[in-house]
Amino acid sequence: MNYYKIALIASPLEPFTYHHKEVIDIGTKVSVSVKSRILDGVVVSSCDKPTFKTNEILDIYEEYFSSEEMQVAKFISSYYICSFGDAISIMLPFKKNISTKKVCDKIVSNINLSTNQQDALSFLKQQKVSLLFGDTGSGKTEIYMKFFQDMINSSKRSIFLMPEISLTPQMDIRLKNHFGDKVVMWHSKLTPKQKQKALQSIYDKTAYIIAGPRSALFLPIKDLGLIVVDEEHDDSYKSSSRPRYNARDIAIYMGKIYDIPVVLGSATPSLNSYVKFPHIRLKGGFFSSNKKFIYEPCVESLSPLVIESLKNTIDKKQQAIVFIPTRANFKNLICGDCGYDFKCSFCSVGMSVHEKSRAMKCHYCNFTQAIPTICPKCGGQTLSPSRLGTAQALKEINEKLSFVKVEQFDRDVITTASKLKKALKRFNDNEVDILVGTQMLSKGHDYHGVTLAVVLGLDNILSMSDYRAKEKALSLLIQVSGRSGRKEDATVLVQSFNEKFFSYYLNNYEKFLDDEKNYRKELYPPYKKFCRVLFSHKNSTKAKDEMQKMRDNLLSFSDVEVIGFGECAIKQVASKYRFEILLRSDKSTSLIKAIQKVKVPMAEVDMDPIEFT
DNA sequence: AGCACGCCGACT
DNA sequence: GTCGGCGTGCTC
Repeated sequence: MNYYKIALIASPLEPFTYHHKEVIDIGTKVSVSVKSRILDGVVVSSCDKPTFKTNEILDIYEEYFSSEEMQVAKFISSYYICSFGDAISIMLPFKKNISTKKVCDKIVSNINLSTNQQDALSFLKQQKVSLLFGDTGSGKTEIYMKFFQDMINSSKRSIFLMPEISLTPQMDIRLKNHFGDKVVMWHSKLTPKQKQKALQSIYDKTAYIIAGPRSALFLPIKDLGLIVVDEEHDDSYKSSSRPRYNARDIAIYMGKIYDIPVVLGSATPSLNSYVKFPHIRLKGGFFSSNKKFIYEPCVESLSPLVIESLKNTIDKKQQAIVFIPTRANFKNLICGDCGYDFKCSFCSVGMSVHEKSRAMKCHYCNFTQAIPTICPKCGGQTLSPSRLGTAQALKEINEKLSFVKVEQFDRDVITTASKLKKALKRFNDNEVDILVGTQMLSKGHDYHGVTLAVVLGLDNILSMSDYRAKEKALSLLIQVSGRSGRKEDATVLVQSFNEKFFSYYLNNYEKFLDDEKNYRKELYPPYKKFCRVLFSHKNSTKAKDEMQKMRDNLLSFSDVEVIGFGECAIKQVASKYRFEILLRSDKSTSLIKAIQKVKVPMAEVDMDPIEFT
């Protein structure tokens, strides 16, 4: 009889032992019974007959996780401190006995790179991990495409990672025009049928370029030759649920495992990547035109200056985008008489006012209630909303400039890929004059007629208690302003009390990164490693006790510093009370060792955290 | 006594 | 994570 340790897929438990009369390879997907339920698992190792009685492995699938996938899962489970079953759950297995279709590999190159682009490409090819630090419009995509092309010509597959919301129709068209059905777009909004089709082309090896958000990293791709991480600074590469991995960092690890190059690309690279990897700078660009920045020192609002600027732009038959980092009409509702703040009943956050659905919604747990007319505390009738959102801006622009066509561009409205496509088409066909949107506006979309970008609410980002606040605010402004002036000269109107900061670094992100190095040294990543440990429970005392117990045990590790502990900034989400410990160390291995020794079951580990709410 | 609910520990 | 065992407390 053969005995095996089986990790249960998506289970937080450590592997269990089962037996089977046949010899089974490591990595094979199997099914086993656990507490009278049948679950899927993966063979992680063979072992001796244990002292306890074991169950039989019920079924051996024709699916397996490759040795590389197993190695990556092992890395994820140790670095992000989760079970192997949780780590492997983000990957899709390979299938046995798939007949690979014979297709003509080679395609004729018609990508013509400029000398600068060629130099950049040969630089990228010389490095294991490299950073392509290229301004908006400097032609990063062509460089990637040429690299993909070269991979195809040596029969290698490439992964092209991008943030979820920059799966743009434009990128899709651009890749498909050149590479045809050698490109596969993979994302969460695919229908089951589309998913099946995409997977099939990966299995039978007709797919050469697999493009998608972080989940595209874990598809069963054979003959992998290159990974490109576009917009590498983007926070959406970090998963916000267990395992809390960062796809950019896993891509780099995979580069080592597969011994293939990894290219990180951005117009505003993270300080992390800028410090760690060799970079090549591509300045200016094909679209470069003069941009005038105007600062209005005020709290975000559709001020007379904003309205006037919008009007002038539309009068000239040009287009504008308005960026606001907030959805809904307003983020908060407060009683003008007693100061009562309308909070979610289940979370310690304000209820957002959504006038269109005549409701207040919690953006954390989706709790919805009617918009009140009187204060439940004092009966007062002067309820004053605050923090302007996209829906309200849309409404006010419509009221003040009745002749213009405005559309909202955020995830309340753009819910599907086809809605995104249609909205962009209407805008680029000049059926729409102004787009009002959130971060979604800044993601690589090509708006060719925009000559005015209005940027509101940046100070809210800049003033967040987050060591990356400056990096976030500045890169956002650069990304949004990069959406304007692709053909003609443009104006960027920024509402901020921090003109000095923004104008100083706006045209020199490198200078910002170099100055930021000094600010981060000795204190913050990438020079120090951070880890946040979360405790969440319906019973507040219980969560707090667990947190304190773990904190006490952590104090004995001299190479790990407890730099904060207590209630989370948002102390309650979905009826669960939240506590945290924030840890710092010179080395991630010190953090991992310490946490593994004293971890309690309730603790959720967030290595290299980027969210501090 | 009988049952509903919620807490807590086990799961190979 | 999810299931089931068991204790608490409410109801008939």
